[in-house]
Amino acid sequence: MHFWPSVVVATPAHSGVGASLTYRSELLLAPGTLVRVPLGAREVLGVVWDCPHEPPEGLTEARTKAVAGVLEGLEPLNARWRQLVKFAAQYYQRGLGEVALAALPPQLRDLSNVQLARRLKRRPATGTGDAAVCGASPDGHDLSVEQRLALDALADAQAPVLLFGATGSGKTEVYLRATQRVLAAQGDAQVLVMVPEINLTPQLEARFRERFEPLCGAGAVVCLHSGMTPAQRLSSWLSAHTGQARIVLGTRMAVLASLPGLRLIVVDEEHDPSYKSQEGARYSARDLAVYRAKVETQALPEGERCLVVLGSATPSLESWHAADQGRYLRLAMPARIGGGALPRLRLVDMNHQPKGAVLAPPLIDAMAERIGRGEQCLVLLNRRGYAPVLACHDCGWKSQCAHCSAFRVFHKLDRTLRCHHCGFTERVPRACPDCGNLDIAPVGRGTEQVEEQLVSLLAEVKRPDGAAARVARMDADSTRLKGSLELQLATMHSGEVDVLVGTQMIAKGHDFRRITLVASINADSGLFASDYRAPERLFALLMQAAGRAGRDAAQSAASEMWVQTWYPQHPLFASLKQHDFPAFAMTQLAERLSAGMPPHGHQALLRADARTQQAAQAWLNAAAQAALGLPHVEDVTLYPAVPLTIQRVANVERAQLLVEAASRGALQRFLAAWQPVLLETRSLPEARGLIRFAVDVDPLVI
DNA sequence: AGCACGCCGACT
DNA sequence: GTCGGCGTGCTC
Repeated sequence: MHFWPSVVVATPAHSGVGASLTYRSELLLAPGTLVRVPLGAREVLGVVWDCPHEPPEGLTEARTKAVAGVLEGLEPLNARWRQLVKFAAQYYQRGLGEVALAALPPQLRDLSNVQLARRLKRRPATGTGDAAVCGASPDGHDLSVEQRLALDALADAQAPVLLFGATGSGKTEVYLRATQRVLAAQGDAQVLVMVPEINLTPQLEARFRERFEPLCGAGAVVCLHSGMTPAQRLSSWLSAHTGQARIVLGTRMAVLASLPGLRLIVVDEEHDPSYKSQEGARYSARDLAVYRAKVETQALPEGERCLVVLGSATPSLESWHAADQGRYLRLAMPARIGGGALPRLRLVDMNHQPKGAVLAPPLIDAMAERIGRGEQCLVLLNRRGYAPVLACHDCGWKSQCAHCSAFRVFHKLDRTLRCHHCGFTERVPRACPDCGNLDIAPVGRGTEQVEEQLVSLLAEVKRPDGAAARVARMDADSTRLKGSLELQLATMHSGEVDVLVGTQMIAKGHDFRRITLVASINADSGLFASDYRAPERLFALLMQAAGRAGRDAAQSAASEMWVQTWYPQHPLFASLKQHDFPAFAMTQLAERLSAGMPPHGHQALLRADARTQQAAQAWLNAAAQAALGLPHVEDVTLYPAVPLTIQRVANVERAQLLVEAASRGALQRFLAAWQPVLLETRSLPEARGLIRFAVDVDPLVI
């Protein structure tokens, strides 16, 4: 007697292997069981999807291999998890196995049953029913009126909740209380909390541990993100899967963790583009969170549900629109805790500043005054390095990357030219490589240069204790080494540093108490970018940055957000000045409506990487040609292939083709029909030179 | 994706 | 004469 389990393994959709492979087994294997199976010359991890008594048509015993082994002691992945994975694979046009296996910790693959047993023994068995109920349900003590109202509304919410809370309005406390209520109600309930960046997990982890470890015991809070070691990830994943972990904090990958008791999902800073994966299966963790909550709720008894909360001070227009339509429940918390005001917006018209000034004199004066009072300043600039380009004034040579269609950035500190796309790094040449002229100079500015300028401009400025003002820089370069981020944050918190210069990483989440002035010095790039989402991102960035200032209510009245711009009359700034996100969202949504752009229309991209730009475009256009006879093609618009903004990276030419549809369903139906055709197109003569292709559904950048 | 098999250049 | 380059092709 044999069974014929169909198993999903980590083969990408374009590999030509169907959704699952059929093996033989002596045992009936429950769907969701983790198995080791032979695949070609190796043995891989797989997930049982189905286990029929009869082999599928056309498969004989000779053409199948036997399952090599079962990962013992692990509960099968449940039906809700499998449905989530299936949906994600379908919606984002990827292989089932690729999505399923990407959701599992890589170390699970090369763990023997003995090793696995040892790992599992260190934690209590699942389903014993003795999981601690985490304290009593919280009362509304110590909460603001808005927080209490939001929590009450959460308790009854039947739809996804959009928590529209100003920076400093106490969203985190709402998450904590909502978590506490869910955990208190059920001994096996679990909560998933997502943040956009790894950097933001430590401080959130600290708050959750402080609150819940006394109630639920050590090991109740675990993290799940790509910055962890393989062993840590395995440990966290097992904790989540066995139910021992009650709270999982993580980045977008955490949305696919196995959480058998899931009752609440929080997506903090839900507007953040980091939630959209940019390689592999390009899923949106925010959208999957909404879907996951729905699936979990459907499996629960009548009257119970898994709640999803999307929190932001500047929600994505997609979520805002969903709330406008009543699909999401919008809860607003406009006031800052302690009654503090949001900082006043100060626009600096760069047309009226000295020619060539990087930092306007009034801004420098304002910063000096703050430093003199013992307050801190934050200066935001979205460019790492000293200058984005190095150029020869004589012959026009520029620091072009040899492998990419981009300039290498001049890093003065280590005297290198670095390509931020492929990593190609060289020492700065002494003279122009083309004409030998010694007069090569930086063009434009980055964080290193602004730091340097601030040091000299503030050289005479004294702090209240008589010491000289201190400037520091924080960006991906200064925080590369392990622990240096924490170190830099600590010097900022202790007040050692008076002015912090950095990229957008300093605008996100960090709770600096003594900052009273925030300045953005090159905001204009977001005003006129060809990317239609640029204004949305700029508004979010500036609001978020402004939120860093005046978190101490006593100082908030005097706190300011300075923006240097050549276009002070731009309507975006009018909304920003009023801190009026709803007004901004309304105008943006109206513009999107008239252009049929998301969220009013739906998009997908077909991307191609090839040896030459011509090959990439030729294949894309052939793919569009091949789509013409397909069903549902009349419901979509296919645009001609175009090169990406940065068309060559690491000697690979990139092009893409936009697909638009009026509805999500129409787009999905067409893409499903197109997928097999795309695979066939690979063998066409037009596919010569094609390296790989991928479909990006709901792309963020087009 | 891996990992094989397969056919052409510089090394022991 | 072999080691190895990475171009096609398959994985139940």
